[in-house]
Amino acid sequence: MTDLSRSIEDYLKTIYMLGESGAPVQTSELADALRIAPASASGMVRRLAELELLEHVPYRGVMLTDSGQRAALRIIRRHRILETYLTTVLGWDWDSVHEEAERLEHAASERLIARMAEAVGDPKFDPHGAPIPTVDGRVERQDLVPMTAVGVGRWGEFRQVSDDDPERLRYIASLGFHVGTRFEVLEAKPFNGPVTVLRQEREAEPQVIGFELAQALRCRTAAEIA
Amino acid sequence: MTDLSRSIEDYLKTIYMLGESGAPVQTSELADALRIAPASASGMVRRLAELELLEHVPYRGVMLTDSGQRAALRIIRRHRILETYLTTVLGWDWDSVHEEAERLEHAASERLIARMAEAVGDPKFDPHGAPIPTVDGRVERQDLVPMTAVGVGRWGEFRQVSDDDPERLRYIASLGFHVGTRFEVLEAKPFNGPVTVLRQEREAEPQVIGFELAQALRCRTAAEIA
DNA sequence: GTTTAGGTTTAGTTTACCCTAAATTTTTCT
DNA sequence: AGAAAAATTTAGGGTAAACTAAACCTAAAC
Repeated sequence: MTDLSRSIEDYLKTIYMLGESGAPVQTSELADALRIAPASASGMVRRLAELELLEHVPYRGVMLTDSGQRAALRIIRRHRILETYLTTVLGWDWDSVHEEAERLEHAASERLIARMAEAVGDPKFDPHGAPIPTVDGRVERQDLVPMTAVGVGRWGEFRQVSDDDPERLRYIASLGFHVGTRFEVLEAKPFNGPVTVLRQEREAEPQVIGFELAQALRCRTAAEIA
Repeated sequence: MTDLSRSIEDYLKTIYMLGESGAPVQTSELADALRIAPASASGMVRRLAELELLEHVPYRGVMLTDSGQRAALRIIRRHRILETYLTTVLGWDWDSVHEEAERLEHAASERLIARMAEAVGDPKFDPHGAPIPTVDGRVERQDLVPMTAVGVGRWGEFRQVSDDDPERLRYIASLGFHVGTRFEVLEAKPFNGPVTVLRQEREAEPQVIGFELAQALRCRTAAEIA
């Protein structure tokens, strides 16, 4: 198992994350996510298929092979351990760790990651609530729904949000929301309107959250919590 | 000041270290140190000269410009801060940190390095005794001599050794030598023979150190210590 | 069932960085 | 000084990974 280039690692990681829903990943999705031209993605896909890291059905999409998935999960584990370490040990905010982890994930040795994981107590989730794959590639599955799907009058617990938009993360934190924050949905305006929620905290005031943002906030519902 | 590639960073760092004695650095030295063919070094030197990171006198050698030197010192600072952090905070041995730092030095952000430096208390020296350049590129100068030059009957203090040979580092540690260890030179065999030293520690026994190794151990002499 | 729009692939370039082999310059030796 | 040896550079080539432009599929629309 020879070392993979930084580019290849990025492709595999991205393909894994785009394909989590189970559907094959299209070239254009991949190109979008990696911010490269579709033709470039096409070329790399051919290489990755030759390396048997993925299977490619031309004009349809790609799916990772077992070995491709293992590689992808290794990178994702690194990324999330790094994020956790940076926040827990070095005191960084959750909005700034992604960028650093993006670069370090390719440079850090297996050993450093192991040592950092140990230092933060082998957590199951990163600072944004994303599950950290184990060394042998197991990923905790969670049943989460967008905040918009919790339902008026019900309550939920904010569990996860994507790590890649610092501004959004800062805004979420400024609302007093952190992984684990519980809330009740007071109102949801129709036609993809904003959601009004009340955090389950003393002296919390109702807050209005736009539909798009609310959709990005992945939550456990009351039923799941019970 | 646009970002430099990993290769360029390695060239600059290496040129700086080879040129510390003040002499221009020859293409072949550079090629040797970087483990590439001389022709490759020649080509890169042309590029670096175009970028005004160094000055090149064909068939003679190169010297870093101010901007090249600044860049080199930035990398060296990163490397040494990383080494210090890995030993101090993560408990790594001094023989294994070099390799990790070699890769991380190119990936770590200015900010991460600053934070790590802070975490280890802004030290002036790395675990091998090498001075850590400051953020603004100042380097502590030390007057050190090889252990072979301390002189029989005199004593000295082991202060620095190159960081890049894990086996040698492990052996030095196994002799009970660490940065700061004081010793007396009991004997030095002629014709580059071994040196016999006695560590200034209770119950220390005389130790015989081969000439080549003794030459790699950079020390302060008694005069300097006083 | 064509046509057309959109997504995908192929073809041909470019840049970075390495290589070997050949040519050239410098240094050393007689 | 002239020849041999050593170091350096130039020439030409390879691979990785990006690009643009053109060709090619697929699917939806008329």
